[in-house]
Amino acid sequence: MRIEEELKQNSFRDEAQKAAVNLIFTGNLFIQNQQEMLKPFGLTIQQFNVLRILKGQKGNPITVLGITERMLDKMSNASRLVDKLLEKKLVLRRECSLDRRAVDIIILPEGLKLLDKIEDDLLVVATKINQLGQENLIQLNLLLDQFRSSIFQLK
Amino acid sequence: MRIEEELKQNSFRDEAQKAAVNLIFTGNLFIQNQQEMLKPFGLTIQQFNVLRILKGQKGNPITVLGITERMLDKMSNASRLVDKLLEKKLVLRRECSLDRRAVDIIILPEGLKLLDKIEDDLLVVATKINQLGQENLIQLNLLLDQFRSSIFQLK
DNA sequence: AGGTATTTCATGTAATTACATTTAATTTTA
DNA sequence: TAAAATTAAATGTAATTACATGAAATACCT
Repeated sequence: MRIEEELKQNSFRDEAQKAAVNLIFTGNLFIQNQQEMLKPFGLTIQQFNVLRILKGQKGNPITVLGITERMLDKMSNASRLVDKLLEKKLVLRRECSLDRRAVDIIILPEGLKLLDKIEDDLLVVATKINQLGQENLIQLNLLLDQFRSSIFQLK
Repeated sequence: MRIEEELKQNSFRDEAQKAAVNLIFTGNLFIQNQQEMLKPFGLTIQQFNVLRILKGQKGNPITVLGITERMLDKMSNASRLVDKLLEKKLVLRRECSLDRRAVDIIILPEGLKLLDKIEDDLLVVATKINQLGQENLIQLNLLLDQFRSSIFQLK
């Protein structure tokens, strides 16, 4: 279904405005979808992403700032997200030895186990997306990268 | 900057996962940007979108449900968003004559005036996005549409 | 070294969102 | 037509987010 039908809007000023609306709408829809998928596991999408970042560290600790730099939504509060993961006993928090302002976070085996359990559902989604075809996905990634640089160029 | 550099993540499992992450990240960044742009006008992006929907009605009333169907984020509460716009005296709310359960919302001249004031800033953004080129934008819209249908196909 | 600025994380708060429930009106069904 | 089901909007609430501020440690500067 084209974006015009999805939003019952039969015209956009130009292709740029349509792309902007389409980007936000499609992103929101996908986030909604992910959130739904994660609900049975008791994780929000933000918590899930933090867990994935920690897993990506392959056992090495990472500071709260390091997590923030890697998060998809820079606005959300990594400190409090880590709190939630601590409550669930999925991660460990300890003072950084090199810089006592910083705090090292490490994923616990329970956290890795939970990610593993989610992996199956994640693969289903990935399979669906892959139906777009490698070529198209590469193109989409390229266009999204270009979209960002067009928006955030100076001037 | 490619998504790998933006998120300091040097590899993704596959192009599909990268696209999913890229979509959410780019969408969030753009929302952030829009929010920043709207702040001086005292509107959130949600309120702004409702105003645009109302303007799109060209003087005809639209119900709260109609607004919801056209919103980019279906999760947010149109009823309360309209409340906020009422407080700012940008819209009018009145009982729908055809169905007394429903409520008609109409944009006021003040609302249209505010949208006009925002228009300039909006054009700047549109111009930047248009630098991607017509071809690329059409392609991006197509890919986003396809992304949605790939995700939400049954099974 | 001592003072200032900056960095890192935590926290207070007001607003917003997600989700469930309620109320009133309309539609469907028996 | 009366009862049941559904629909539209509003509202209660707990959790989350946005934003500002605070506290502690480190870096910078003269």
